[in-house]
Amino acid sequence: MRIATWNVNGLRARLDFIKLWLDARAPDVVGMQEVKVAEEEFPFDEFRELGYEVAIHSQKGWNGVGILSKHPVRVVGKGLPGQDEMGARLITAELEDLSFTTVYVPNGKALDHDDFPGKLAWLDSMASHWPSIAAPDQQAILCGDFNVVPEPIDSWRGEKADGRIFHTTEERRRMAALTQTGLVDLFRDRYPEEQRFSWWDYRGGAFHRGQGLRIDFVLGTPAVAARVREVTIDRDFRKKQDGLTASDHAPVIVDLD
DNA sequence: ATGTCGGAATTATTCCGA
Repeated sequence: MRIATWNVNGLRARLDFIKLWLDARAPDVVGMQEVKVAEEEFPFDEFRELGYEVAIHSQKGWNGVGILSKHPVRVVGKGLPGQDEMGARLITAELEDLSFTTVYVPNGKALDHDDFPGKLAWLDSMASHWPSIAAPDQQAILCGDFNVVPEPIDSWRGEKADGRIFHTTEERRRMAALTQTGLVDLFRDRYPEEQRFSWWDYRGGAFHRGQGLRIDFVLGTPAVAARVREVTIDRDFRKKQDGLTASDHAPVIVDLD
């Protein structure tokens, strides 16, 4: 079973690019973030024609998450308690025996911006709500764009970025709280020493300069971690394809036995 | 190089968010 997470940065603008990627990688399940499209304008048929069921929690213009699945999906949750004003950022579905949640964590904008404490509160809500989404002994996945760099190795600036937004102790402590509920960062578990990024700023030639961050994760319960065959950050699809512009995030792919 | 994108508001340009 091939699972992926991908911040597509605008599903309508990315549609042809996404189709190229689906054709090339043939994932079974994809968690998408920043679809940026109202639910009534979502191109469901484009994906159904490719054999994917679609589940979304979205809104006009900004944010929005969705799940593509070749297996039947049952939506069991959208959003976090008390966090609706932060936008459409979480959806949970059940696929056969797997609980699959994808999230788009608030960016926070800047340390002195009102959105930063909102980001921390959202992460607190995520961690406290997670046990009601999935039990520790269950097959469950929590994937998405977390907008947090967990460790210095996950930033192109290394320790020099400590304390900047995405790299603060407050954000890192909350990511750690999430993994301490029993979730495993599947990439880091498989590759303890590798520096691999999942996001590069569009500006300043950051991609070609190697100036990236690893902020997109597939977290899994131990029952899922035991099934991992491979974890790949699909860097090729951060590049232009057939003249089509890429998202600023690369997909992260996990192959399970 | 504060250097690029996507989308909204509003009508080809400016603003916002990332």
